[in-house]
Amino acid sequence: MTDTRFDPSTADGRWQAAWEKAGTFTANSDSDKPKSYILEMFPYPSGRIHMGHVRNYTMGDVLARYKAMRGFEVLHPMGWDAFGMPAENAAMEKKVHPGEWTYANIEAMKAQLKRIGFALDWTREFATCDAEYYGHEQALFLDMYEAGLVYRRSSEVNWDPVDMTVLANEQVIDGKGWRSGAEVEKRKLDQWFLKITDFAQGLLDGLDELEDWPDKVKLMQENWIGKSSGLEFSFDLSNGEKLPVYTTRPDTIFGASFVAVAADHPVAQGLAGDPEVAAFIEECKRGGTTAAALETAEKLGYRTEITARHPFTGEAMPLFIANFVLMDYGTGAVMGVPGHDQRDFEFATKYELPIQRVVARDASEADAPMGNEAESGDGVIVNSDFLDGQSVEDAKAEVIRRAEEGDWGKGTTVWRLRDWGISRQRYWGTPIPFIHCDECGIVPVPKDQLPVKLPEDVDFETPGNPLERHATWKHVDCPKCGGKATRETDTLDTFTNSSWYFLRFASQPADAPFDPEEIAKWMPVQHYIGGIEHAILHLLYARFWTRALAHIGKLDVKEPFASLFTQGMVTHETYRLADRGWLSPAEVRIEGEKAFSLDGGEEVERGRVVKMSKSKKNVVDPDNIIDEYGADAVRWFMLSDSPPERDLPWSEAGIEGCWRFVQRLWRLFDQIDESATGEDKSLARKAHQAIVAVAEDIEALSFNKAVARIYELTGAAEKAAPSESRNFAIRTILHLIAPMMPHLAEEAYAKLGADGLLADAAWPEHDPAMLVEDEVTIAIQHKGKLRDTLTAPKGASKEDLEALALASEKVQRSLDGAQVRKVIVVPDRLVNIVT
RNA sequence: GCGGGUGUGGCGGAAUGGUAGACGCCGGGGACUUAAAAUCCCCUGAUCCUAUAGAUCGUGUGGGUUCGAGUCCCACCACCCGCACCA
Repeated sequence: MTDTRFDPSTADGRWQAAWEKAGTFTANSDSDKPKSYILEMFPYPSGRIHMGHVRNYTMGDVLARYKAMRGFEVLHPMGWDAFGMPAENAAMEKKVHPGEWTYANIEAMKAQLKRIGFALDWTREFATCDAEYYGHEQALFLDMYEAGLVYRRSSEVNWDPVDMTVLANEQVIDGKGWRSGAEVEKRKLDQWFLKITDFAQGLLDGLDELEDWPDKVKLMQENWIGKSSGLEFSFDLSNGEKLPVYTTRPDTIFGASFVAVAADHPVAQGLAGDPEVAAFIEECKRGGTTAAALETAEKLGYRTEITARHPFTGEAMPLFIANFVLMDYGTGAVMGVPGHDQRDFEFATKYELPIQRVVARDASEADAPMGNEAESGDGVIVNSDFLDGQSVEDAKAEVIRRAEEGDWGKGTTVWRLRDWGISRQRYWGTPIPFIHCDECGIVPVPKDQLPVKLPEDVDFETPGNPLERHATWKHVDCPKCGGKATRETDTLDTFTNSSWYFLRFASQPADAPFDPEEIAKWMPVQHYIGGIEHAILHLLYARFWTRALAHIGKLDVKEPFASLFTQGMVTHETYRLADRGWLSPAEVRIEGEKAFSLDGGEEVERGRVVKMSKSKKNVVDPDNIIDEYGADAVRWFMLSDSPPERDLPWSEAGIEGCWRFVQRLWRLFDQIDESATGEDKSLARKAHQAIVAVAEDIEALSFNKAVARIYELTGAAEKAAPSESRNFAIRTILHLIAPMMPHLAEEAYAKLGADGLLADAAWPEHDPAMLVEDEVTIAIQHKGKLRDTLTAPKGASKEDLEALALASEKVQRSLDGAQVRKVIVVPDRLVNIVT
C-alpha cells in the first residue's frame, strides 16, 4: 500500500459496483442459513434524502451487515411510502402530476441512497403508489370487508367553507384553513371505518409479548388503547327521557352537581328547535376536530331547562350541552363531579355550580376546603352517605353493585381506542374499491376487476377531490344489477399503505399480496427502526393489520415487529437575520462564538439547536457532505457520540473529525508488518475484549459505545510497537469497522491481499481466555470521598484489600488518627473506610 | 389540556448503587516544516491554594434513603415527541 490517503471519490463507487455485481445483498429465501429481517421505516419520497433518513438507514445497515457477518441470511429491503398530500400540493403549486412528481423524487432519492453504500436488496423495491401494490391492498381491504371488519358511518371532518374542501389537521392553523384563512367548521360525512376496536384486547395483550420494544412505546400504546372499567347508568330526565352516561369514577357519584352531553348528542339535537340551543350547537361546530384543540379550547356550556335526577339523592341537577364532551367516547354524556375531575372543575367554576368534596386524605378532612383545582388522587370517601369511610376502589365496586342490584346501571369496560376512519377525500391515495348503486346499495368491486386504478387525467386547478369532479372515472355499471352506478371517490388513509408493506417486501407474488409460506421464512421483522413520532399510530395500525390478516386466515403472524428501536432526530444550530429571516448553514461563516453571513458579512444571530427542517433552513444536504468527505465519514458521524435514541447535533467540526479518523485508520491499516514477531499481551487482550464489546454494543444498537471502543483500540494499536499482536489488533479493527465504514474496510482488505469481499467475511473470533484481566484498580474512600487508589491482583481477599487500604499513606493522612468504625470492602472494586 | 420521554464539563456523551466526566469535538501549548496543510505529543470541569502535593464544590432544582446516589424514592422546573386527516 503506497497511497497516503484514502480517496472515497473513487473507492466508494467501485465497491458499491462490486457489491451490486456480486448480488451481495440480495436476500435468498431458500438459504439454509438462519434468517434475519432488518427493516427501517420506509421514506416518503419528498424529493431529497435528509440527514434523518441517513441516520435511520445507517443504523439498520450496520445491523444488516453485522448480522450477515454472523452467518445470517439477511433481508434488508427498501421502498417508498409514496401516497400522500405533498404530491397533491406540488400538483397545485407546480402544475405537475402527483405521479410524475413522486416517481421523479423516487429516482433522485434512490440515487442518493445508493451513494451511501447501504446493504439494501433493491430487487424487492416498490412504491405504494404502484398500481400493482395498491391493487393487492384493495384485495386485502375487500377481504376485511367480507370478514365484517369494514363499515360506514357518519363522522366529522374539518371543513373549509371558502375552499369548499376537507382539510387535514395539519392544514388547520389556529382554527383556520391554511390557504383560505377561513374559520374551519366541523362537518359530518359518511365515511369508511376499520374495526380496530374488535382487536383492542388482543392489541393490548400483545404488548406483553413484545419484550424487545421500548417500555415507553408500549406504555403509550397501552394508554392510547385506554381500557377502563366503570359504571354505565341512566339518569331520569325531567322531560321523561333516560340519559345513559358512563363514568370511570362511580365512587364520586355523590359529588355530582351537573350532567353534560355533547353538542351532537341526540338530547341536544332534540332541543335544537330552540334558536338559542341551535346557535350554541353551531358555536360548538367552530374550530377543528383535534383532541388538543378540543381540550385546550375554553369550556363552554349551555344550560338547558331539563334536569337530571340523582340516582341516590334524588336531587335535580342541571343538564348542560358542553363543548368538551366527546360524542365518540363512552355514551357522549357525562356526570360532572367538579371536585375530582379537572375539566368538570373548570366548567363548574365558570358556571357557578356546586363543588363538593367527596374524597379526602382521611375522614377527618371531610370538610377541608377545595383548592383551586380538582383532586383526582386516591383517598377515603366522605360526604357520601353509605360510601363514607370506604376506599376509592371499594366505593367503585359498591356503587356498581348497587346499580346492578337496583337494575339501573351496570359495570362496563370502555376503550379509549376508536375505530379507524380510513376515508380521505383526496386523489393521491388507494381508491376504495366500492361502487354505490341506487338499486343494490354498496357493492364491492369484483376482485377480478382490481386494481381500481387512479385516472391519470386529473386537474388540480381547484381545491377538493379531483376524483369527485372527474368527467368519467366514477361513472360505472353496477357489478350486481348492471345499472348505472358510481365509484366511491374516497381514497384510503396512507397509513394503510404502511400497515402491510413489510409483508410485501418479504414476499411479492404477482397474483396475490403475499405468499404465507415465504412470509413464514422471514417474519417477524427482527429489527424495526424508525422515529419515535410513529410510536402510536403507524405501529398500532401495522400491528392491527397483521392481526386482522391473521384473523381472516391470510397470515400466521400476530406481531409484525419482534423488536423495535426508535431513533432520535438529527439537529442543527439555527441562524437568523432580523431582516432576512432564517439562513442555511451553507450561507453562514462561523468565527469563534460569532457567525456572519457569507454574502453580506453582517453578524448573524446563532439560535437554538433544533430538528433539521426546511422552515428553519438548518439543513445540510447529504449529497454535499458525501461529495466532500465520502460515504464512510458520514456513516461514522451518524453512529458516533450521541446514543441512537437521542438527538444527534450535526456539526461541521464533527464531520471533520470523522474524516480525520477515516484517514487515521487508512494509515494504520498500512502498518501491518508481516515480519514483526513477538507478543504484546496487553494489546492482544484489548483486541479480544473489543471483539466481544463491539458485538454486544451493535446488538444493543449502542453504536456510540461501539465507536468509542474502536477509537480506544485504534489509539492503543497506534502506540504499540510492531508485533504479531499488533498485526492481529489492526486486522481486528478492520473487521470491526466493516459494517460501519464498508468502503474503507473493503479497500484496505483488498490492499492487504485478501480474496473476495469483506462483506462476505465472518465476524472475528475471540479467545475467551484472553478477556480476563489479572490486575484491578481498587478505589479507597474515606468520608465518602476518593482518597487513593491501589492495584491489586484480581480476586484478592477482603482482608488483604482492607490491610492494603489502611496501609496507604494518603489514607492515613485523611484519617488523621480518627477511630475506624467500619470498613466496607467490595472485592475488585473499592474499600470504604467509615469513621 | 392529556399521554410519553429527556436533562452530566465550552459541546456530543461514558459510568451492574461503588474512582463522575471513558471516547470524540472544540480550545491551549509544543514538535515537524523556509512556510502552510497534513501528522504527532502534552494539557484541558469549577473554585481555592503554601501549586509535581492538597482541599472544597460539582450530574436541571429542592428534599429523602444509604457506609456510598448521575443511578433508588418524593416534589418541582425546562425542553422534546404524540394526541386519531402530516408522514
